Amino acid sequence: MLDPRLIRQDPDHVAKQLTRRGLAVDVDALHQRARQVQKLADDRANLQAEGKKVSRQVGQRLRLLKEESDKRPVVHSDFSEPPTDQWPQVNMEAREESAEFVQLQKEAVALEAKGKEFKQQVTALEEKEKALQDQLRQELLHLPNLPSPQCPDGRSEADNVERRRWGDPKPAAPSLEHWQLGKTLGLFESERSVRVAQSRFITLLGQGARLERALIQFMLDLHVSRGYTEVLPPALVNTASLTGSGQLPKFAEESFRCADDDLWLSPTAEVPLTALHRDDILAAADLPRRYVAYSPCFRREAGSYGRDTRGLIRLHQFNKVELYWFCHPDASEAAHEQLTADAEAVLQALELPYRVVELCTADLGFSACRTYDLEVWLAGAGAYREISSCSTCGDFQARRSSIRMKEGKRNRLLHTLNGSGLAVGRTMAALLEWYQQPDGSVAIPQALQPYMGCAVITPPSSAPK
RNA sequence: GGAGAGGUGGCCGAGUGGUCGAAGGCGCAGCACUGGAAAUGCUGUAUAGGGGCAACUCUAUCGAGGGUUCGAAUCCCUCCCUCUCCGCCA
Repeated sequence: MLDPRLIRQDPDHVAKQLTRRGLAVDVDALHQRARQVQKLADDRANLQAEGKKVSRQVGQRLRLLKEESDKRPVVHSDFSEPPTDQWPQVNMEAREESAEFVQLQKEAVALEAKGKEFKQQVTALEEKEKALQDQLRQELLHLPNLPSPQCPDGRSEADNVERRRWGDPKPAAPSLEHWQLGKTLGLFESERSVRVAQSRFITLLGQGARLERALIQFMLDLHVSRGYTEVLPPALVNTASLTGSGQLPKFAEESFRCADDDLWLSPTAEVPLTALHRDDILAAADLPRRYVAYSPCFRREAGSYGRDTRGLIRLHQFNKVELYWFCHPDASEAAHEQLTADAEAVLQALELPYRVVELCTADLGFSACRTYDLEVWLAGAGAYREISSCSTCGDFQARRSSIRMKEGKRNRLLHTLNGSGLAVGRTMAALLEWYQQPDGSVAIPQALQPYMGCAVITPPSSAPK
């Protein structure tokens, strides 16, 4: 979420930055509304201060009345009703005993009436304020993050900028695609998975299932050895968590929702990891906090009909190992480079060629202010394909989720960063295509062999029984 | 799922209608004492928003949301969560 104060104080900057993203937003209306909300809040607070004084005066009068009545002896019984049923502690029988008593009584009644007036005025203002405040908040929740100054300008993904390459991309010798290899090697079941669930779901079998598990464990071990704390988060998350990381309210149609509960299938571990520290105030000495989480991810992939229908590239459910940083605002730029390097380390260890592409303003995700995509070389398809997206979100998610750090006496929103390290299914696809051999088998890169328990995957027919 | 108990500041824990944002303790920070430390004493120690150069000040917040009242941590309603017992279950 953008800072309401920024919108109040520098609407031109906000408008300019949103324009870089290719968005036409009526920032002026937002600006007006934000100022109006503030004005209402100020007026209301002043009125409340007055009302509070009156209430205290009522209390004071009642206390005096009680003291006065306690002093007086009861001279006669008078069963007339007290002015309000709030006064039972006052001995009404004594009220005719003194002029001060009568005077105090009058004052108390008058003050009560005055307080009632304040209350009505405050209530009226509060209603207006709340309505406007809610409206403003909803509008802000729909606005994406502002791009970083370093983020290259662009009008479409064609304007993304390649930053560097690693390895030597070359077509595979037999240039089968991973889904063909998967079929001949018996690694997964596409057609039968439709029976089980739907299209875009996959069932891994035998060596395929083993390879997926090996990759997950390999990635986790690698990142833990580089200083990350391993997390296994819930796969279901609530609405507040999805709102906190930016998936809601705008992208509801992208997630699977549970009908009977306030729960959704998490589209990425970024969601539960952000939510892990929602409303927390972390000690500066604890930063950066770096987490690595394996989680299954669920996405509806709405609007992608017909694209990537075969194999492991685009599924409703896939596995991902996610990297996540909570860090000091001044350190987030360096953190972004480090996080990206950590994701790259997986591809380097597996010796898979890739390139790093920086997304332009038009292609930036909702919560991000700057993003590097890692694109792995798919040797069978002969193309680079996104396998990781490493983003810095500035304080955007921290503000939505209220995650702060202590800086001296003050609290300050911290910065969050996330990146895949890596998408496991796509890693398997790249690996199968890159390491396929003329005899139909697939070699296992050295780093993975201890996890896989073998050096090569062979077709079932030629495998020893 | 059924029955009961309970949610107060970093933690423990008082507080059942009137200067209560909240006693006391612990913890933490600063100062004093000390050769240094322990112990001790003093002072300070929530969050958000607004105003002020600042000292400071105003408003809101005692699980959340409503209600009663001039005034609610305290009374009423709804919801959420935690704990104990029973049932079920991996």
